[in-house]
Amino acid sequence: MSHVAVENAHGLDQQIAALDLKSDAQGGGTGRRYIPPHLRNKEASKNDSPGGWDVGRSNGYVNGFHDGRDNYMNGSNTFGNRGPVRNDRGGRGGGYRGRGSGSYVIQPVQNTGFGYDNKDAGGWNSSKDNAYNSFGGRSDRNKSAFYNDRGSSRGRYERGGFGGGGNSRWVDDSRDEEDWSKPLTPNERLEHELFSGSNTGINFEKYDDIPVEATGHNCPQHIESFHDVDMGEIIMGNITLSRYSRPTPVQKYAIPIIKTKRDLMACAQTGSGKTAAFLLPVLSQIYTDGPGEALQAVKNSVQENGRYGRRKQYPLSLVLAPTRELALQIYDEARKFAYRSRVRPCVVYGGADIGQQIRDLERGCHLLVATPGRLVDMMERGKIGLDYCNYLVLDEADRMLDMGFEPQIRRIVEQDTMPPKGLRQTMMFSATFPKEIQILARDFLEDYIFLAVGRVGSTSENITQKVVWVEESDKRSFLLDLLNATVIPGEVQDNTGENSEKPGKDSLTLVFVETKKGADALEDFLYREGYACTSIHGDRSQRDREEALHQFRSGRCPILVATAVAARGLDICNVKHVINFDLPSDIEEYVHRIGRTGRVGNLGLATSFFNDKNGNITKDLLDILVEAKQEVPSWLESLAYEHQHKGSNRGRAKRFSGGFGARDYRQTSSSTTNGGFGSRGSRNAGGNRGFGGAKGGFGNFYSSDGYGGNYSQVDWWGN
DNA sequence: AAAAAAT
Repeated sequence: MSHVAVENAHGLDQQIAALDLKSDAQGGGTGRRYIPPHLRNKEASKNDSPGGWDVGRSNGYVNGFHDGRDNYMNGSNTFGNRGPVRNDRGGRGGGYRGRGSGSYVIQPVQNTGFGYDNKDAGGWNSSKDNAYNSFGGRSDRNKSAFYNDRGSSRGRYERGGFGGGGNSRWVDDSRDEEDWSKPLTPNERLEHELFSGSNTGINFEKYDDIPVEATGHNCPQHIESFHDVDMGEIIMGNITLSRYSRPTPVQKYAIPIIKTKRDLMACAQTGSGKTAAFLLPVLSQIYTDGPGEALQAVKNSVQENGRYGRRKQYPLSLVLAPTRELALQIYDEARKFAYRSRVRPCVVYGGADIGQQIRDLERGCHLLVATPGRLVDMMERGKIGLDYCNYLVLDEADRMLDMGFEPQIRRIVEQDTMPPKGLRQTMMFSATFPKEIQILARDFLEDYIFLAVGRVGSTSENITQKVVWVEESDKRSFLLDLLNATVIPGEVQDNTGENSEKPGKDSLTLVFVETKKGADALEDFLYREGYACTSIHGDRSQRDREEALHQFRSGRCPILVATAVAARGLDICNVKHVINFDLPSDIEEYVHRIGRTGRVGNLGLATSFFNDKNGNITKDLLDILVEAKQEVPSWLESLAYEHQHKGSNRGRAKRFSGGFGARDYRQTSSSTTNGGFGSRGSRNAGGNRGFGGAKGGFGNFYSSDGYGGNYSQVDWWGN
């Protein structure tokens, strides 16, 4: 790197000069001026006047997305005046459904006016660089303060030659300026935007019953309160603003593990509070340690490539997620916990305009949430360097492997510039722990702690599970009956809207179907029947997917017809009823689906339509019902018995009839570096279904790998 | 006989 600068010293000099010029111009003729930290927010608010770029961007964000759907939609002819709100009809196959024009844009406002953004707005940045030159010892002091973890000054580049008057005021204050652990000035508007939403924190007494087991050597003690571990001023403030009162089980264990810089393999479902379980300690650590070498790397990138040239960002932390919506959801959480910090979270995923995402990255990116494909794309375009990424999180790891992301994940983690395991800290989350995940854990994790959190969804007695026999041809009319008649146990039916029979906005119903075509067809049907409904599946445009989700969340469309895309990870509160219009063929999928209800300690109802097409799930479904102490229809019991003794020899039989693969399991576990699940393995080997007895027990952690060895080679469809 | 994910 540095030799580039030397060779190109002249050009660089010019670029720096150009930078200064530009800054002066932007400063409105005020010249180079240092703005002390405590005044910067005011400075930013001044710029907030209508027409200022800051407000412009914010509005772009608000109106085009998240919170501003109201404005956007009211201004749109597509919606509004005709009864139930819905997306298009008509334009089937036309791709884009619903809205008229404009590309879909993500424009976060996080940290506007701070940190890297100041570079664009303030115009004092280059004099700061000069200060580095003028006060030689300065950079070394910085180094000791921030470069503590990965000590070497690898990749840093020393500039010399074009010094120039430093600014002693800047130097005096710069300690504050660079101290990432101190909260920045509050921003009321942003605070409201981030925290006014519903409380997604799960703080419910019932969750105390969920068993957690941590294994691995030197496992730190779990905490009982957020105050038991020092996460710093910023994090504690944001925990309060988020109205989190006490940690969930997975948080109690994961937070101290991550804070003590250990690698982690956690088996936990979404809905257990696991996003915060890794975001809180990771962000807290970043606030403590500061940007380290990444800061200089980004500066170098700017200088080497010019003010308007390529600017590569070096995130300190990366979170990979399987679906776009989940990535977005994690990003939204990250923005909360990054409030008043210098950390700027970004999100990249497919289906959205990449140019916008690149521009957003260029405003600074310290924590990146991504789906694998788009991230690889960004890396190949030179927009993202993982050289300084000291925290890696793989969320829903089993799901990512199911979706065939393994090559991309290995490309990101192993075949690029990311620090190797041991140097970086790696956290993997997965609902199950099949062999593929064990191998990934062995490859990506160093001396890790294994955390098993009891299932929150299915075995929670919060959810009443019903299975009803419905022939294919009767499904639609049965669904209508259900929608009209459903009374959630323990809940007062909220009757809003003109038709009092239909569920109100606080009572959301999620209807799962197996195919995308089926989702469209059912949505059409419900619409014709007069229901406010929408749908989400992989053939809809990204914008439509997010809009459908928003309409559902907000209660504008209290019925959402969905495929598997919505089964996992999505945290939608107020889902009172999950209906499996089509049962999935995989029990894990079932568990995930019904886990969309009964969240945050609420009561939930899950109704599944069962007929002779669902033979493959009979046995597993029965087990789940028994485990969760649910009523089991007698016909299901006898069917399960029949199915077990049918001795069919189809693909599934191959996959599932081999008995519990204790041998496979032990083999893999013993070859895994300190997996720490030895005892679990043997318990499973002996007891087949694992920890059956415990309330909310560990049930099926190993079920999907436990049978036979063909797990990922041949799937149920023979692909 | 499928869904999801970069284009």
